[in-house]
Amino acid sequence: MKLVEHITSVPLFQGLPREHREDLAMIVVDQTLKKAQPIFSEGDEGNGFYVVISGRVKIFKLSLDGKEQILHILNPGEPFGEVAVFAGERFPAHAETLEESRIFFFPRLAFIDLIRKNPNLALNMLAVLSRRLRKFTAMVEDLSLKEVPGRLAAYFLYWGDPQKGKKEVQELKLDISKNQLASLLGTIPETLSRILAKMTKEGLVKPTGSRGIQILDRAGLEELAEGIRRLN
Amino acid sequence: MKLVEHITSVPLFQGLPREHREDLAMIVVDQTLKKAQPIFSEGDEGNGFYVVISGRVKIFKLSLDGKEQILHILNPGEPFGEVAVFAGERFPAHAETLEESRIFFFPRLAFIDLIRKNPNLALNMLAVLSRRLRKFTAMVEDLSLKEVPGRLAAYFLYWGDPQKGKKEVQELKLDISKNQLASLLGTIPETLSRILAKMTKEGLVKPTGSRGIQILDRAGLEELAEGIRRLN
DNA sequence: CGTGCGCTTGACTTTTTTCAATAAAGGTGG
DNA sequence: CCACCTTTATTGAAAAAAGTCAAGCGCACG
Repeated sequence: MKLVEHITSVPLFQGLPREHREDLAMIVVDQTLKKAQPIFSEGDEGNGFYVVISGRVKIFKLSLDGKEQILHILNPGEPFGEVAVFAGERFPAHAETLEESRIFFFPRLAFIDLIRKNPNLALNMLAVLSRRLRKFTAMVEDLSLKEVPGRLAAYFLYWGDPQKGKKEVQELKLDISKNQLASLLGTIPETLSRILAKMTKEGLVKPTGSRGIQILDRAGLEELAEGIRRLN
Repeated sequence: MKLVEHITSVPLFQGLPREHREDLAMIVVDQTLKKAQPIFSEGDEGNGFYVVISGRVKIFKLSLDGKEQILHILNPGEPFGEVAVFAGERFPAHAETLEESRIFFFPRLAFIDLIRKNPNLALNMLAVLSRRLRKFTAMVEDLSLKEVPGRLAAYFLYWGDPQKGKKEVQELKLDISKNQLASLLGTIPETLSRILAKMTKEGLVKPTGSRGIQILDRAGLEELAEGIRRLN
């Protein structure tokens, strides 16, 4: 598969004329990283931004005593590190691969040039940032308004298929370790483990296999997420 | 003062040619609201975005039992509600004036049109969103990695003048009520009150007048914000 | 001059974290 | 394929942090 084709498949670049996609292909830096490799660190100068082509990447903050808070987990097609490009500052967090991953890097200046030439690219980028902002809004809300069981319930509901009939038992596969999930929810593995045990005891969910979770009582989870119900 | 002049003074619109600023003046809706008036509610359709011209506006989330988490407090010159414009969705939070305020509203379609014509406007907007994202990053970090004393210390340090010599006693005026500050820090007034009392007892700060705070020990606050020190 | 709101304080409860020990799972090299 | 070792997950008991409930103060504003 050629560079241009990969670029074409990135949502951020949807609707760009061929010519501009080829421009992008000219400036891109293609790199493949093993599992758990750092991509950049908080405070590094942001001379460009990245797009995940394959694999997975986590963006996270580190506290002084080494506790980490995961801000995002990025899947193929998603860009990261753009904030530094437009705010003209340094990266506000760390980035690291979760598994072997292929990453495209786009240098700042060349990219800004391209934006000037192509308003659609600008609008796409604005949409990406807006959606991310929206996700953060929800995250801040969760962190400060809900306790951990509510956040976990919200997480399950978010990843579960909302299509599936209310009643159906539904299975979902966590694509991250429980440690990472804890960090994503702003808590620690022990707390997560306890709460998951409680949810199981109350028949809301059922762990299956190594990373599987069956959602047994969607309505119950919704009550938890909204703070109506509480765990015993 | 004419509309165009107000528009010119908004950082988001810096560097726009006169012609485009006049276009903006053509589409703007100018409104003045009393204190504590709602501007929009979570879930409303986002048919445009706003800029604060004078006064102050808070953006906040509400939990079911009425507890509020303030996401931002916006001062004159700052835009809000843009996320809905570009993500093409509904407003993710509530907006309300904190005091009598003058607000400009820019309708979505006309604005998007203008962006297409003017890459600088797009880049400005990208910078605004990026900075906001960065602020949220810090907020999420604070909420999940620091306990309340750390967040409060960080707040004081942020608003205090970093120029002022390390040693100098420095006074700062809170421009929001303590209730609101609590909400901004993701906690409740009682907790804030207790922590402020502890900080005072330990000689880190000293309350003066109704909303004044003297910073007595900047280094001490920094240790708190970084989680090195703790309150007794 | 009273009512109400913002703020503070105390006693108590709940939630979460910490520390420590153990169990289970996963990957690696023999 | 198995033994071994590291990482990941679970559980208990105790401590700490934050939240709830309730009472009371003081100041602003009608």
